Amino acid sequence: MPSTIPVISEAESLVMHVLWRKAPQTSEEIVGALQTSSDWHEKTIRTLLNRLLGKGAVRAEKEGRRYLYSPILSREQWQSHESRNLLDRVFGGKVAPLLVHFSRNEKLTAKDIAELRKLIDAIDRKES
Amino acid sequence: MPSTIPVISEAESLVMHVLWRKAPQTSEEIVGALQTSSDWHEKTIRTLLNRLLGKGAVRAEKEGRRYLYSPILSREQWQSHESRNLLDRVFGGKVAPLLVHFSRNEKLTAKDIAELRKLIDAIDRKES
DNA sequence: CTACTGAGATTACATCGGTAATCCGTGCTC
DNA sequence: GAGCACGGATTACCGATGTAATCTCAGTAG
Repeated sequence: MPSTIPVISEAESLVMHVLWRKAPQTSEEIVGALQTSSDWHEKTIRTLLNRLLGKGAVRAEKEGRRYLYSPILSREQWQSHESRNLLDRVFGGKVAPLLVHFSRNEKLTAKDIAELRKLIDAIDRKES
Repeated sequence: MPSTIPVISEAESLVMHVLWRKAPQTSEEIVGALQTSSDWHEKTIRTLLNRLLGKGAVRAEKEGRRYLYSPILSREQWQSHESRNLLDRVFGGKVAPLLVHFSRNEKLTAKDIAELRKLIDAIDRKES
């Protein structure tokens, strides 16, 4: 857990996704994964990986003459951070308008709704 | 309603907020409002206003020798846009994880919860 | 008429992010 | 041993963004 959450750019986040799915990985694997899902040049991917290292979002351990890369920043931390950010920037920090927005504008599946209802009940019970 | 939603930077969004609260306004009013809530230089604020004009996010009508500025992009459009963005970038486009995240990690007031419950019921009824 | 002022237009400049290309060092290939 | 290949490090370049300063021109004050 990094004490300060580093800022991850959008391109960088795609690299993180690869590492969140599986870690550690060599740069070669990472490059491979991203080349099938994007049209980035190998050099580009290495640059992103390096920037992530610099930011402390990933860690590299020497394995022989190569490095093995692993995420330091977890996906959950990142999601939390980004969500907080949206909440503050766009909804003035208030949760309700955001939830209302999503409920209104995004089609929720029955499953989503059930899930949500369960959550609310849980919170509700805990709170009283 | 602009057909293409312009990208609003964070600094620019603060200018938009001033206009969303009240419009139209002269640049002087806008500058005044932002100088009390930020430490931006007047020049900075005018630059931002100009960039917003260039992006088509605000409109300026001549009033005598001055302009009166109004938003073209609505707050709701912008919120929608930014939310969609977060959803896609961070939660893989799926609403449920996002809602779960917010429900878990953000303290919801009783009012929030009530509001949410109402919404869910409404959606639920509509859907069946 | 003349100089000054204030709003808007233009220009500036550093940093970040997207997207690479180049450089460097060390094993592998003959 | 001489050169090549490959991973990693360094450097590059452009547009966007944050943050202004300068330029211009039309009124206003004398």
